[in-house]
Amino acid sequence: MLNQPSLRMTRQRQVILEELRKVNTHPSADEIYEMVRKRLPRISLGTVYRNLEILSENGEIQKLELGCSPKRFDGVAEDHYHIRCLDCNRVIDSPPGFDVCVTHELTENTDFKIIGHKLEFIGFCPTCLNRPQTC
Amino acid sequence: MLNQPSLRMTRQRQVILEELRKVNTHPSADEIYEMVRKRLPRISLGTVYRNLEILSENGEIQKLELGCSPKRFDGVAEDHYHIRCLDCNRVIDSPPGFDVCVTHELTENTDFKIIGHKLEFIGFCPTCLNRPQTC
DNA sequence: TTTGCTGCAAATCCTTTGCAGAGGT
DNA sequence: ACCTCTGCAAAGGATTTGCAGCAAA
Repeated sequence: MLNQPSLRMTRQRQVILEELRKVNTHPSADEIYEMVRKRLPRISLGTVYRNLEILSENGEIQKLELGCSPKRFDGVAEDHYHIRCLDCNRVIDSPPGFDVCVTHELTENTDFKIIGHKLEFIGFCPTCLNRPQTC
Repeated sequence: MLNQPSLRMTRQRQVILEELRKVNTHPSADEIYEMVRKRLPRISLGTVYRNLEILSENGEIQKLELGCSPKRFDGVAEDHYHIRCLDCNRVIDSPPGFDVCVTHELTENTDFKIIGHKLEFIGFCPTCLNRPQTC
């Protein structure tokens, strides 16, 4: 879509990528900032945002389009589905071995050119399920 | 989930609901504010946000959990899918008559209690498809 | 009359951006 | 050397909230 500018693998970009790929918690930009700061104490939050944007534009990582804020990031670039807890917002990868068949035949019934879909499962995580109700 | 407080159908709440149900454009809070303001010139944006929240909590409308900001609202409370244009962010209801089968067998492979899913198709709307490229 | 609701404005949260200097290639 | 990238800080967009008065029930 865009002309690719020549990118540089700076220390900051490298560490952000490494730290994000260490975890499977789908952290927010701010959480990634805290993780990276342990190795690069002088990095700024703006730099983290800028690099997450660039890395996801280049397909190294994913910016998750979930219905919650702040946005979350995934070090696994390959498309896969997620399950989000409605209570604590924890996000996990959906396990393999279940069927999702979303037909794209849809294209014939609309003027839109469909290029994909976003699917997110919602529910409650074990922790929130077992916690006694607060009210 | 919560104890339901006794709600009042104020003029503001009524008009917000009416205006939202007139359209199928899935407007944002700010767009709804502009629509409602023609009938209630002194209404505030805060009131619009508060009422949209209350109405969606009570199942009168839907707050759409799409991967775009600002959030959009739907006067149709029944669950249905949407198609969003990646370019202009226009959102339309997905037409009936196509197959989506998302099995919830998923529950057996995870500790989460799955209660539903969010599915959004993405693509390009006719207007954006036909517009000459800007670059 | 009760108490949920409103308008207003300030605050908050998340994210982006302008700038001058640093650092990859 | 070139030019992208950085830290800093300020700006920006979207949404929430405190408060004193208003108005449904």
